[in-house]
Amino acid sequence: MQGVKISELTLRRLPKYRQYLIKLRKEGVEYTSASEISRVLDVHHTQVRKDLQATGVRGIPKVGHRVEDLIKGIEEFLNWNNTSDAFLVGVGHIGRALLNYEGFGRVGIKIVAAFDINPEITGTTILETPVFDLSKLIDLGNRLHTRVGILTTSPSAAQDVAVKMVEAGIIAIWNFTPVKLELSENIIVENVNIYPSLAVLSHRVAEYLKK
Amino acid sequence: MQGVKISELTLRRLPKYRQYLIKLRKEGVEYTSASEISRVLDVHHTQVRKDLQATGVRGIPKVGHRVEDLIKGIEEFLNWNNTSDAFLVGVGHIGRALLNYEGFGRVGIKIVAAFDINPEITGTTILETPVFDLSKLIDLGNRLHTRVGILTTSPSAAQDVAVKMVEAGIIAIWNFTPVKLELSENIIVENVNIYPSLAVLSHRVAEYLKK
DNA sequence: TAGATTGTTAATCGATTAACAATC
DNA sequence: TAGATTGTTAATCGATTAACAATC
Repeated sequence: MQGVKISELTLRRLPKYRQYLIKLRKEGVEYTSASEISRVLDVHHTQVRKDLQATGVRGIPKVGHRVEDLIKGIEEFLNWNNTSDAFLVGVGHIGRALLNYEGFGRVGIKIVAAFDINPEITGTTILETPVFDLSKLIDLGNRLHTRVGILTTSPSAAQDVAVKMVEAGIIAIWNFTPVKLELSENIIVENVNIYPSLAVLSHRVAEYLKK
Repeated sequence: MQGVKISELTLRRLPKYRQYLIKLRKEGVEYTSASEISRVLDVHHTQVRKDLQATGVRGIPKVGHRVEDLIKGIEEFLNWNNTSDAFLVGVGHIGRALLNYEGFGRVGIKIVAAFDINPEITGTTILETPVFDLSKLIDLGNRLHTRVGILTTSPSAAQDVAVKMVEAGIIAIWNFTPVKLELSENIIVENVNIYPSLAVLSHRVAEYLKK
């Protein structure tokens, strides 16, 4: 893996393998093979091998991979075994959905504080996470050295809040708003958007209806 | 466009162009060019041209494209100008977030009914959308000829509900659960998942911290 | 041993980018 | 006219798939 650039497409496929492997583990299966993963998930077997190799795991010819090692290998590669503290800004419906999601611990994310401007929400707690007024963001960020920001505000507030996040010391923003953030080059921005997926769905439905 | 296969990557980029064009329209801009879109959105200008051509719109050399025509062209191509009635099953946090989203009308989706099994929720209305008991799904689907299903249940219920959706006459499922649905080949399934995006984010953060 | 698997190298395929002619 | 743009064809690049040697 040293020096070899990991393609984003490979990174995006890894969680899918992990999910299937976790299902196998739950069923008590100890070993599996790239060929089997390939069959079940409809991914070409050579691609499964290449993707897994990117994470640095090694299999045993004729035997396959230990499920446990494979899960660990993927999680270590994605750094999901280390917890990153995160701030969430914007306690609307999406923000609330994320705050109530209990699975983040297993993927290396811990939301340590949420922020909003609505006085009816600030001061409350959502599933152990305290909600502060937005004005506390910069101070708290600098004190806690939080590096990840989850942006779930309204589109109109997104850019301003993103700038504040950066001032608070955040280096990576998981952006759930449809806004293209304009920030310094070295800030990591990862956008989550439902429209690309809807475009594919709509187009396929339209084709289906045409026939 | 006839006979030319549209790549999924092109489909997924179209909403991005549309969003920028809508911003231009709001600002009163009448004309734009592939070159300008390219600059602003950081997409290669040839790629913008190819993507737009896939939708069938034609520009005017030296002038560019009428913003209004471009928006219309993209929306017609994606069939977002026609409304598809949709059912939503699973009124948890994500389901609620989607039910409260007011922008679906503009992208061809109308959620006409929601379903859940929790008696505290069934019988209520969320932003005009009535919530029924899940047992009503098949009957209502057959009466209303609803074709799109939005799946926002718990993972454990996902497969069963998906099967019920198909029995109710649904041909396309927008799947917000992490479950790989096993359905007949001709059912359109489009998965929305935050993990691929988180994998990219985590990996980049890990690389950043290493330096 | 034969079969099943890994892992690597080569070939193919498709998407992106470059080059350029056409034009209002 | 010169410049800016569209739209097309060719070249490049990168991702996927095929072929195959190595091995427990």
